Amino acid sequence: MSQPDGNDSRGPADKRQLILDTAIRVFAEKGYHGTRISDIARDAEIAYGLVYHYFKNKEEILDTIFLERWGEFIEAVDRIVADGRALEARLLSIAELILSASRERSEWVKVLVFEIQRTQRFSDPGRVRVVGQLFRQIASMLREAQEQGELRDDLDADLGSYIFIGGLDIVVTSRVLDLLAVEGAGEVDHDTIAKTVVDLFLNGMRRAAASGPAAGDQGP
Amino acid sequence: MSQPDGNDSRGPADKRQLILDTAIRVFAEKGYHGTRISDIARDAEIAYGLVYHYFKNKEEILDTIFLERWGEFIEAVDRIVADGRALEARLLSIAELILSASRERSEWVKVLVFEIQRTQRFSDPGRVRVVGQLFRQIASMLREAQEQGELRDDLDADLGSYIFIGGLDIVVTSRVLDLLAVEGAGEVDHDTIAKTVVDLFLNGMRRAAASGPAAGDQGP
Amino acid sequence: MSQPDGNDSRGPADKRQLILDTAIRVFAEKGYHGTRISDIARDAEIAYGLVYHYFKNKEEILDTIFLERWGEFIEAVDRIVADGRALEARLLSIAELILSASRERSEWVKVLVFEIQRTQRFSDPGRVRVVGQLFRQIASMLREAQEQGELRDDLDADLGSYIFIGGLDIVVTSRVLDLLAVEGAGEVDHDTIAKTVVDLFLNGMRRAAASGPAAGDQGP
Amino acid sequence: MSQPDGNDSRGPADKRQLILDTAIRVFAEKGYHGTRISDIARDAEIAYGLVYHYFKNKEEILDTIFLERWGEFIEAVDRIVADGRALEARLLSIAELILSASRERSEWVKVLVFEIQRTQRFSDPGRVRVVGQLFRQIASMLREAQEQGELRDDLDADLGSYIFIGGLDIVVTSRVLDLLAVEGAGEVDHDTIAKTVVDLFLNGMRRAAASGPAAGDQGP
DNA sequence: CATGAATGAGTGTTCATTCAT
DNA sequence: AATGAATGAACACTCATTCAT
Repeated sequence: MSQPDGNDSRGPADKRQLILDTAIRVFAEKGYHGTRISDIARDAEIAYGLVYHYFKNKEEILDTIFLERWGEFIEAVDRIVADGRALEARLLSIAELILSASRERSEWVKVLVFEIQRTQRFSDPGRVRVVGQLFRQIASMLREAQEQGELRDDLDADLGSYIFIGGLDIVVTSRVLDLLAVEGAGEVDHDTIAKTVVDLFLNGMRRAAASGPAAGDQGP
Repeated sequence: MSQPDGNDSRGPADKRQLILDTAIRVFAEKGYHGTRISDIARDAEIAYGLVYHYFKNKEEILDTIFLERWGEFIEAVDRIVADGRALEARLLSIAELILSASRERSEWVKVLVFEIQRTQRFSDPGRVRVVGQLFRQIASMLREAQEQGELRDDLDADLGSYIFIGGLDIVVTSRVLDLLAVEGAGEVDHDTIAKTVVDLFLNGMRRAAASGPAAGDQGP
Repeated sequence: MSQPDGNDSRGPADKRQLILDTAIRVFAEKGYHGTRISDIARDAEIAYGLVYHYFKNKEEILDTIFLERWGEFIEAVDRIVADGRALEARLLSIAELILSASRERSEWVKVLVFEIQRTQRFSDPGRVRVVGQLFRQIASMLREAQEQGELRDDLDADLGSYIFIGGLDIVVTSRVLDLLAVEGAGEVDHDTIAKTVVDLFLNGMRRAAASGPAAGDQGP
Repeated sequence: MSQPDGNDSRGPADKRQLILDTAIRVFAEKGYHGTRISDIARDAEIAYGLVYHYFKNKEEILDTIFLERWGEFIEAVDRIVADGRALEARLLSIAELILSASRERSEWVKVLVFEIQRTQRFSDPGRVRVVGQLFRQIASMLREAQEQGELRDDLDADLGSYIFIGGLDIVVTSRVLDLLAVEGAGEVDHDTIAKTVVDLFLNGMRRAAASGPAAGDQGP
């Protein structure tokens, strides 16, 4: 009753947050459809009906998780995009942000990756637009770099943003699915992955013909 | 027997296939959880119970779709990997295969993208392994190219395969989500996308420094 | 709370008991397999789903009826066995208990006789053991009487307990089946039956001959 | 195809009997409600639909089993009742018949004991009457013995028949339920059981008082 | 006779949501 | 704000029965 960080004894308004946190955990574990409201209530150690005091229905819980967490994420990306550093540094930061999110806050990433969009897939254009925001941020960053001659301008910036995010995304997904760990070398740490993705994105995989020591200084 | 493509009047053993085809369509439209067995039966114009004559339960329908369709897909990739052409040509073919599948057989790709793996997420290692097969094919192709000096060998081939597929995958997903169409230029045809992905993958996006006419001849 | 025996207006926790009472009635009437959960709900005038609030499934309702009612019964027999009276008096009491149960609480006896054990017949050794308890009670009472010279000790006490209970059991069953009423004399009251069973059990059916070498000529 | 006693290659009309025999086995194993027509068809190695050539429906299979087997049984009892031997010998024969049926043809006895009557319990007076036939046979035999002064006439013959059959019946049931085997002495052979039941029925369990060394010479 | 595909009504169970307290 | 009993629509799955061949 007095423990400051128990699930009990929170301030009255914290219950909402408690439900949200619990829901993320349970959704990550059982999936949205596999989660019953009672699961959330039991895990949060609150009464069944209380969930409905704070949320209209199950869907709204998912919506809220999505909006709040994705919003924080987009803001973080925004800060990176606008921080004035070189393109490569910013791409690297974004890659690291995405990958570290997948590790440190893996639970809501799972929920994001697996549950969001599926529920009412095409029915909520608002949600689709919010997701697209990430791509637009990257794309505009790329376009800017193209205009300054920093990047090839024969490749479409929008597509570029998709491919960049896509490369990261599948790494995240694979980790979630435990696909990546199959490699001989065991775990690959995510700093290395971030560097590789950005490197590959910027310098390509083809052996730099005659001159290109593009990634040479990075060594094996 | 007379109307070759009507749902009616098929040969007796075609019913199983009819159910499968219908299920793909309905799953694509409503999602796995949103689909009732009765939806499939009604759409296929067969009796409810017949579905259970051919499949143990709803899950088995999804499994079958996955196994059969993904199997065909993997075989097609296998043929490309082994066709003896240059790496770039093969990557291009694979990219085109993936992208065209997403257009021409978009329904089952939707089912693949949205429903598979997510249903019993981590519970079926067999399914995970089958999916991993695609990555292993690409990775071994890349590794071979690295050994022959065709590709940089300072980048991990496994990660490379993930990034390549990831770039394509998100494009596919985006199309399914109607995200890509948001661009000003409307639709981007998938040949261009395939070329861009492979180009970016092989040559990178960074403007070839001093000399780098890497993608120069491709110019707009 | 005001109408003490109406189905309505009970205290909140009585709902469980209400379901149980209703289930006994409906099972007795239609049999376990013939009873739908909706029948119970309708008869109890409660919502369908409430049944599942109190019981895991249909089978658990039957189990609960069995355990609770049979338990009460066994306790009553225990009290008689231990009450210190003469053997004959105790047997008579047990017979009367069994017979009166079949009349006054005929519904759950029907359920016991017809449904229990048969549902998952040999699968629940626990249930079998509980039923066996009745036989063991009687048998130990008989054995004790044999040791004290009150009963013949050339007859097996276990078998004796079976035969005693069996004689009563079939009378009960027959009444349930309305077999017994077929006699010319109409109904035989159960006091008479109890006396007859005990008499026959203790003294046999053979005319007590002059000196009673009744079974003497039967030799080994 | 040519094996004379395989399930295959029977004369065409034997199929009916094959279905019946199989049904007894499967009903005994899974119970009437737990048995699907397909179980019978698979076990009998015949086509699903063929069952419906020979029997109107599932119920009719059970009815047929009951009528045919019970009929044979009643005839056997009839022959014993009328064979002119002493009462005790006839009772012993009947007891042995019942007990050996429960051992040698235990499957249909199980079906009889557990399934018959339950299905449409009180709805078929015909079936009830056929079962009552056994009791009436015994009762008339007892009544005759009473009239000839062989048996006490202060006990009701009808009740006597119930008690006699009941004693045997519960032994049979107990064996089916594996209750009886719990005794220390392991299995009790059914000849002994038959003798004990008849002995108890005729002479009672009470130690023959003063004079009656009724069973005294029978010693342990 | 024989086959087994086809039918569809029936029902146990789940669970999101409401509501009285 | 908090509780958890109460509600009932929804749906997967079963299986006896029919029927075309």
